[in-house]
Amino acid sequence: MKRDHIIFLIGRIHYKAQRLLEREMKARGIEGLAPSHGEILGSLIFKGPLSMTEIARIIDRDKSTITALVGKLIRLGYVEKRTHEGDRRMALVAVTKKGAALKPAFVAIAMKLRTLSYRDTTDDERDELYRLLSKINGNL
Amino acid sequence: MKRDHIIFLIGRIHYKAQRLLEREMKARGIEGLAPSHGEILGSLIFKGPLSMTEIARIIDRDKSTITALVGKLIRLGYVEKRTHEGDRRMALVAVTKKGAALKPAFVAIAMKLRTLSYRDTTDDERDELYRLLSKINGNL
DNA sequence: GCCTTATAGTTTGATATCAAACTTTTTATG
DNA sequence: CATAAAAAGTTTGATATCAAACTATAAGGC
Repeated sequence: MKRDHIIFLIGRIHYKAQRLLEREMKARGIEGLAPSHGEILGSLIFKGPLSMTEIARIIDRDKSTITALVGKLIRLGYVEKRTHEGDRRMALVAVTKKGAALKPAFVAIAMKLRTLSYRDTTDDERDELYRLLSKINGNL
Repeated sequence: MKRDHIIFLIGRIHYKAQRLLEREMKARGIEGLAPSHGEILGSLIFKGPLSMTEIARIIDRDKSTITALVGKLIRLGYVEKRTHEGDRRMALVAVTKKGAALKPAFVAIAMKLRTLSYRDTTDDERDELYRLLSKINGNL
């Protein structure tokens, strides 16, 4: 079989998913944001306030990148940043009301991506795919 | 937005694979190149001369991005660009001797990535993973 | 043969991203 | 304690990337 190109396949899927996320956000009036901003907003909406380092770990970017991304989200009014009480090195980032209001849109977009990508697959196949991808992820 | 969605997993795998490629290229003296440059070089080495548009399609980037990437590869002496005879709009990009000399390194890196990511998986699992990912890719 | 449309590629401007150097605060160690 | 090491963020500089506007060539319709 042609299993040589799995990483290549993964690259293409990743790229397409990112494009879809951008389109869907735009279609819901969440304009001017890259998928990375969406990942941050989604993390904050569903997990609550996070430090810069935690965000960096979750979305897998350099912390200096997070500085820039969160800066933009602050300028747009979606999130706010406060100094952590107890450890003044840390900054805690949390969604504002405007940011929290995006939750339904994020749920809808996640659902759409999920439905679309999983079209014509059985539950067993989904489980197996997830299991195998987890293994690959652990191997790297 | 469930963070254990496969698209999220795929994003992480993609990211890790890119990092690994960068490290491995660097370790073999192919310095100052991003994975995208590696993708272009690999395509040219294994498929032969390609036009800018073909490269853009293969590595899934905007054509203006290809202009910049190929420009760097030219500056570094790995590839050269000629006007296509017959259709003077097109440019044909081909590896130089210096570029062709990278073939063994690319083969080794591809092998390493493959071996590492597929560790502890059976042939059947690999086939199944490839089949499922192809389906997802088609769905998007 | 023209003129319109399509195609190949580049240029320009903006943004995401990383890495390295740096600042500030906290923790560890002798 | 005092000082060194670690950790959290930011700044700076470089590069990859995209989108839109542009140039140049080719193809098609009348």
